Amino acid sequence: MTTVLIADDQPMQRFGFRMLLESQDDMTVVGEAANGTEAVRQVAAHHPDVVLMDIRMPGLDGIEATRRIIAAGARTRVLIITTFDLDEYAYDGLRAGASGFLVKDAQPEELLAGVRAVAAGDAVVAPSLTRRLLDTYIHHLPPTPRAAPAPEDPRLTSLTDREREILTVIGQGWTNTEIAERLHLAESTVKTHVGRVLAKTGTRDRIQAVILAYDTGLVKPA
Amino acid sequence: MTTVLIADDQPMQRFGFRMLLESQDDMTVVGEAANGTEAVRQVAAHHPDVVLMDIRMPGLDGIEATRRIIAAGARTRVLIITTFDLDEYAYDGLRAGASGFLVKDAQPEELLAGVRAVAAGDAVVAPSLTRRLLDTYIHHLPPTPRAAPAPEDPRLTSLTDREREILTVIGQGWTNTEIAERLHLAESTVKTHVGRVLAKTGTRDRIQAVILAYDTGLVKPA
DNA sequence: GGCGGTGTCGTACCGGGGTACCACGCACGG
DNA sequence: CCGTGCGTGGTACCCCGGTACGACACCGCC
Repeated sequence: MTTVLIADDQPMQRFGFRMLLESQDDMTVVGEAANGTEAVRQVAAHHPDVVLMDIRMPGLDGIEATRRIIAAGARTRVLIITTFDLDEYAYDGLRAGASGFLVKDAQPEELLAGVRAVAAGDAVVAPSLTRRLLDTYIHHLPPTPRAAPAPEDPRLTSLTDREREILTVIGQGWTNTEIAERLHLAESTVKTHVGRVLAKTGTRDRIQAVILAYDTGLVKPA
Repeated sequence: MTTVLIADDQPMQRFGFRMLLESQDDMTVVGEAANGTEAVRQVAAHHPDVVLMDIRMPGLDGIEATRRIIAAGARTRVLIITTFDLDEYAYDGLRAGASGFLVKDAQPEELLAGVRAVAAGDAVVAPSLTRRLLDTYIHHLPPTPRAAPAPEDPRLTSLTDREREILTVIGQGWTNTEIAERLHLAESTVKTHVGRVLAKTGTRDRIQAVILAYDTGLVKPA
């Protein structure tokens, strides 16, 4: 039987978690806390297997509570649950010793799987954060023998010279009107070119085209 | 509709994956490959959204195939699936550019959720590996950007934390609607934030903001 | 207590961006 | 000589982005 403590400042949120967890016959909720201080106290009292920990709570927040729980050396695993998948405290939560990080809009099954995973000593991270985690850290690791200077990005090969020129100025932030003026074209012509560039590169709008221009090196940061 | 390519040297394994994926009405299998070379070729031919990539295959293995697919610059995401959750090649796979790493004994639902996550641009890592990943790396990593030891660009100093967050996602090409959804805000709120970011940074539209995000290093090229 | 900063949400308006569809001239190669 | 790709141009339409107003709640600080 996996024992769980719920730490969240919203009563309805706690209720929802409790209902979900209690519906499983291998889990039981041994306590609730509405702030970090209370969470730390409850962990010391009940030694749950897992704490569902919200980040934003009045007083002591979830991060600091996690840090104290881990520092206390308990066997308790902390699974951070937050509404904000871009919360920059996510890293801090994991560094504080949390075993996982999930967002509240996850499917109930995902949450349950997450609880079971951390209870078993594994760790879980929401896909949206995993992506950033990998992007941020993986590449700092030992040399990736990435060969080949790559002469031209394949996403650009289908473009004609004119279209590549258009993409370049799009990447420099020019509006259609500016492109028309500076390249001595009609605005309708510019629109035609831009439309074809977007179609060929598979980008949905000029914003994505700007990003593509930077990512492919067609335009370089100042 | 998410298009998937299956790369595995075991025919029965491919069959199982195909049955599972085809049972979903938002997925379709566009090809199969029994080795790395074939996988690279099939990706070039079909440009699938996702490749289910086994590591151990005769000839070109899954890691090297992943490296080549990513190096080719395709939009295709690679999701590595292996029997061995302790396979030390896992890191190499992620470093090679894979968007995820799952083990074959995962529940079918987990696999499907993983495919959908990577198709959406997110990333997934099996809980058993996530634990090792965090243990290995998180604790000795550079501080979060929020700590910002790096001298901040003066054009960004006037921004609040929230506004800087908004600028970051603008730089990643998100539309106002997407920002609202993923950050759980009303679109009107997003517009307010965006408007203030543009005013404070002196940029005329989000295009210029994207460029600023790249130029200041707030967003880095892929 | 009051006051400013921040974050949130709303309505209304307008212009530019993007698409769809079509058209014409030119250069090139089968 | 005619098809095809490319560059150029036009019209009509719709939607998103950006602005201009508001409004309210929370919080820290004077």
